[in-house]
Amino acid sequence: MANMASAKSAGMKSAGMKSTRTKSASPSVCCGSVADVPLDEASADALATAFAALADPARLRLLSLISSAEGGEVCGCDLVEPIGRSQPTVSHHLKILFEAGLVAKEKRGVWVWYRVVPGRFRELRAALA
Amino acid sequence: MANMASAKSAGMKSAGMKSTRTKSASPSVCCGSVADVPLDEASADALATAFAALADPARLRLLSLISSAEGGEVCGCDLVEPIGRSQPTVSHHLKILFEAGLVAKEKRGVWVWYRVVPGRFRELRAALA
DNA sequence: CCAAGACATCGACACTTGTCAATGTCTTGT
DNA sequence: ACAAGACATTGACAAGTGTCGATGTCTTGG
Repeated sequence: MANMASAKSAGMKSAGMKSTRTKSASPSVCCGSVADVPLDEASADALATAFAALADPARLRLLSLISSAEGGEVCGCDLVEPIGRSQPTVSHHLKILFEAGLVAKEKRGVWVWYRVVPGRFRELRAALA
Repeated sequence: MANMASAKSAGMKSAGMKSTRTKSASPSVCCGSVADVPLDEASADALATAFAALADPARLRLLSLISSAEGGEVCGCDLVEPIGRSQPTVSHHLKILFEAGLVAKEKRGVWVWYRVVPGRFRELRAALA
């Protein structure tokens, strides 16, 4: 019976003392990598939320449009047409990207200008180490 | 007038001839980064599907468990209890991870052993460039 | 051949998500 | 003050997703 398996699952439990204090990650993820052992539920939730923001074609294309814009920023008014969705839908997606910390926005007059947040992408890349 | 904006959205249209032939990416993503201009729909869909596989806490914890296992692989039988979900649910998640190319599996007798696919993670990290 | 155990599949259900039309809130030029 | 335009919010709906219990399919040891 090949079961170091059962044996293993029985004995391994003490390693649970993570430094849960990892910067407290206020709104979004911040730390915690897939390589962590074990990834605690809280970190997993935060990471999952972040990746969920990337799990939509429309949002990926928005990110692509924003990051490739000259000057590194784009007026929201220029994002609706290329995406091919309604204005409320684009607004919705931009909100999700913003709340995930993937983009920053700044209101200038009537317009809102968006730009990507490189540090956030670095974090997520690090989580895929 | 702050409107290079409207001007821009008006004039840019001819760029529509995508090279839809971008390697065809058979089962999963392969190419295409958020930094691509523009990210075509097909690449966006593929990338979104890949990130969707990462957009669940249970799956992230599975990846964490698998990648941190000694020898780099784990028997599926040891993944059910630590995740705290039913066996069918864990099986379901492993299937999604497998189909996303994030893990490989090998049947040995009654058991199935899982290991992560580093190259796949590299691809996704590259997409977040 | 049979019983046991590891996985997979199925059916069902609650919950989430992407989308749009309609409508609301600001800001600006007239 | 007003009309126009850029965004945001709301309400509704179809489609997708995570979860489980029940059941099916293999493989192995007896």
